Amino acid sequence: MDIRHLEIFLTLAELRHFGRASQACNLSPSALTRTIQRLEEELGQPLFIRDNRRVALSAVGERFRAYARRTVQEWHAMRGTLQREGDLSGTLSIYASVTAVYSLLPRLLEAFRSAYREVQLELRTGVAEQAVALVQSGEIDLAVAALPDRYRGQLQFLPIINTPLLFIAPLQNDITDLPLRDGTIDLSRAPLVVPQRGLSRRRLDQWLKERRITPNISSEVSGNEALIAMVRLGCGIGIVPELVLARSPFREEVRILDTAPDLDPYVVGLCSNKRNLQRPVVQAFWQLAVERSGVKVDL
Amino acid sequence: MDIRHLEIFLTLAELRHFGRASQACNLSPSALTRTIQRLEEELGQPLFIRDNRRVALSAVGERFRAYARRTVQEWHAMRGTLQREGDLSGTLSIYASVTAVYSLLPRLLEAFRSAYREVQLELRTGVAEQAVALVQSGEIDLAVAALPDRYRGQLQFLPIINTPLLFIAPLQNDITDLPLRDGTIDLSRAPLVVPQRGLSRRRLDQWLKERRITPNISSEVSGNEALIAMVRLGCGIGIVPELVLARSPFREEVRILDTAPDLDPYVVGLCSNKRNLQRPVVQAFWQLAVERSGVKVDL
DNA sequence: TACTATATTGCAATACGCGCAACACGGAGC
DNA sequence: GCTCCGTGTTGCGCGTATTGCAATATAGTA
Repeated sequence: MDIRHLEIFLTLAELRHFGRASQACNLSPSALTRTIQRLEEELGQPLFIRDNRRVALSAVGERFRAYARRTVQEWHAMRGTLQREGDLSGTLSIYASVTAVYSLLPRLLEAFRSAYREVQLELRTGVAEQAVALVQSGEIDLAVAALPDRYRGQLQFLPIINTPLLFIAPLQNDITDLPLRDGTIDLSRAPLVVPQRGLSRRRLDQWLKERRITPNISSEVSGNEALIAMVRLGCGIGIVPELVLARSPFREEVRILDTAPDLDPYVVGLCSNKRNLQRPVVQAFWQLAVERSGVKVDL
Repeated sequence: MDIRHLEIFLTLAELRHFGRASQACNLSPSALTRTIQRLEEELGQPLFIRDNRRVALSAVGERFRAYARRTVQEWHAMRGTLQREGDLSGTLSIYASVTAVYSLLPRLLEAFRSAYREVQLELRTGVAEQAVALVQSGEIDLAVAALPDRYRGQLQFLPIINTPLLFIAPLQNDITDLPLRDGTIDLSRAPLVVPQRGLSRRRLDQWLKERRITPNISSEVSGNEALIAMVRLGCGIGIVPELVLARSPFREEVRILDTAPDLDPYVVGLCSNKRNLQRPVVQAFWQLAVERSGVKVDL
């Protein structure tokens, strides 16, 4: 029996709904079903009465719930005590883009640093695409990354800030007369500068696909900063998160298009894997980020 | 965190020795090391101070030990209560040789039956070699089987009875003049009836290998009962656990050799896999067997 | 009767824990 | 001082367990 199983059980006992509980636990419904089945097998008693429509705690389940609550609570209390006692120490490695280091992280890092003086921080910057892979491999503990539309499995995400995806164009006049269709730019004709991959690329691709538009891609770049540079040079219009544009030295040398399609905002957050999140140092940082979510960003 | 981990931790805290603790937990030393490492990682604090020579609990470890003891105890208490409450029910399948059914099992089955009336027992007999495979596949819950010299992984064994491995010979005169060497029968010359496989075969093979003896195998059989029959017919001398011989209708028609090599005794016990042992019905039977180990056998 | 909502199961992919064997490190014996 | 032994740890391949996805089963509902 695992504490995690108890937490899952408690969630289901609370929500009385496999679908919603599985979402709440970041699990697939099948995984949840099976976790409960295993628990019931281990106890030799059904914990829930479920008739495909309603799910209710059995008498045994009710008693087990009391036990589970107590046990989970004690476990967390114990962890807390031990940590405070020995005071957190160790190393915490964080990976982020340059933009993130300047905008999102400063406040968080300061707060963390002052709370846990003993922890040695290791901050790495690099391209955004790497982030998830590095977290997944366990090479680093935390990364600042864009939230994928769906995430499951090893990875855990914590949204921190929402920033809209902006369409930008060069200041020059030559492509100022952008072709319009239905009030927005006609992306089948306007020359586009797009990232090779990444979330904004996927958002764009999906938007285009839904409308069966074949885009006129003038160049593909890697990295938001590179994209801005290309747009500034007049290669075409591009998409970039507001946050990145705000920090760019070229921000005055491109213009934001208001006649552009609406893409879902870009959500930036903390990313870790479940394994590393077990580590108290990592968890401490995560917790801190949770408390400060909606954190003030330095633009 | 898993209850199992706590139990492992407690064992190590008790024994203060990775090697011995790993044996006690039926784990390899490396697995034990890693379990502890994971625990320490999860807590962010070292639990043991270990300097390659001594292993001692750290201050944190000491506190954690108290917590672990309490938690493990509570878990087992909870399981017990829930089961008694709903009273054990379900099916328990047991696999055993015919011999075992007549000798080892009767007492155990009676005791179990009277304690847990609701449980439907399913008893299957068959050849000993099958036992382990069936348990491993989960097709049956428990088997009576010979303890392998080393067991690891999924399987769990509970020794119940020790019975010596006897060398037996036919009554007839023709091979009465067994060739001796160093006071024991010269197995390189005496005709042997051996099982095709199984523990006694491995014991014999190892004994021979250690002494670089090439045996004179006159026939290979499958099943102890078959072996006795073959020996009785005069095919050669054979090895058989005393327990089996005692129950054989031919027991008066073969003779036990005292001028035979000494093989380690044959240990018969209960066998299950860890997964099934989670099931309360199985565990109940197991527990009962533990309490009665050294059980009286009906010969 | 068809349709929707929801839990469960088959199956393939994955991750995780395990054992084995090699290694690291410190003490003991010569 | 060097080797050998005892003991804990690490690298690595393997097997099992757990997961997610898609298909299925089963009510309740229009």
